[in-house]
Amino acid sequence: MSPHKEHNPNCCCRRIRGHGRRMTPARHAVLDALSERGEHLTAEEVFRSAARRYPNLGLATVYRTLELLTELGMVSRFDTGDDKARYEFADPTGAKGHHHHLVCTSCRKIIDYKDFIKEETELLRSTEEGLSRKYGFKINSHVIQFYGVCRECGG
Amino acid sequence: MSPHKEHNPNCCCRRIRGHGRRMTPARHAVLDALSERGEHLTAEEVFRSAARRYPNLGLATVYRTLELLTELGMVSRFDTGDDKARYEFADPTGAKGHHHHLVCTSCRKIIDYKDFIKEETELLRSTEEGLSRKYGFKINSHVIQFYGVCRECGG
DNA sequence: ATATAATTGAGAACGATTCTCAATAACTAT
DNA sequence: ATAGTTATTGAGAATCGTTCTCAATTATAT
Repeated sequence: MSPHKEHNPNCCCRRIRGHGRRMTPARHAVLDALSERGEHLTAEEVFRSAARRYPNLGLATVYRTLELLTELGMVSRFDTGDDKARYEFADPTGAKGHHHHLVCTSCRKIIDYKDFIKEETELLRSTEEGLSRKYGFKINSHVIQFYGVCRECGG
Repeated sequence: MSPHKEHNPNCCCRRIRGHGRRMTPARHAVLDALSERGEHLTAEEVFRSAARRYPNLGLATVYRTLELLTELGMVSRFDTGDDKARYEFADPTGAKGHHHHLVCTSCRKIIDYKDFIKEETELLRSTEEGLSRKYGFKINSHVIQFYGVCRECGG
């Protein structure tokens, strides 16, 4: 009944409550949907999935919940060029791990790229550090996306 | 009268015509605006700037032109999380050079980051190559963005 | 100069997202 | 447990960036 537990056992609720917010069935349904359905989901997809469990759910609530989770750093939101925001759990240390995206500009397919090797990770880390120093920026997250044409589309 | 010349002398028009498209004052105005106003412009900003020179210009034409230029690879389009597409010349070899963006999630300021050193460039290149091989993806472009809080906003 | 097809401007239409508001329900202090 | 306070909700309207429609215009090849 709580498949999102696997993501951060009893952490989601706690983190939500910790900010003076309340835990509700609607939010639970959204968390479940995010957990079950995997990566790069649109709000609409989250809504359809979550509404199966909690039919009374409204689309606006899904948007509100996704916004809240994003603010709390539990979810990351990104664009892939098709004018729909995408959401997924932001769990760099979780089962899914930190990853980036390959976007096919032809069929819009998104492939998760998790093969960053040690040097790459290290480079990113030091780059972020350098940017931080040079521009006085406190960097919280980054987005790396590759655009191209996938095998099936003739890449 | 043709400030965008500096970007790729007599290249823009040629490239547009080369695809069976026509060179028009409206498109010229958009090219000029992109050239004058610099990086990460919204369609609205391009419109306002271009309309100063060519008052008859319509917003839809700006969108159409930006779409065309993007298709031709002359302009790159990207998002920074505020639900407005941004456009700028895509001239990795030009004066401005290839760069990435630092986005302040507080004041929405965008800082261009052009300090990729040789190793970084090399790493990106080999990463793209590896992705290409592994997934059969033909990679055409990539987006790297860092999100955080700028100095002025308390970074 | 002419013909042909691309391009245009204006406004309507679209779609993702946000807002409004009265009703509901989670949490807190009792 | 209970009641009170206040966040949250669902539904639909509203917003706003972007795209579409269409008749009029105009760049280009001949």
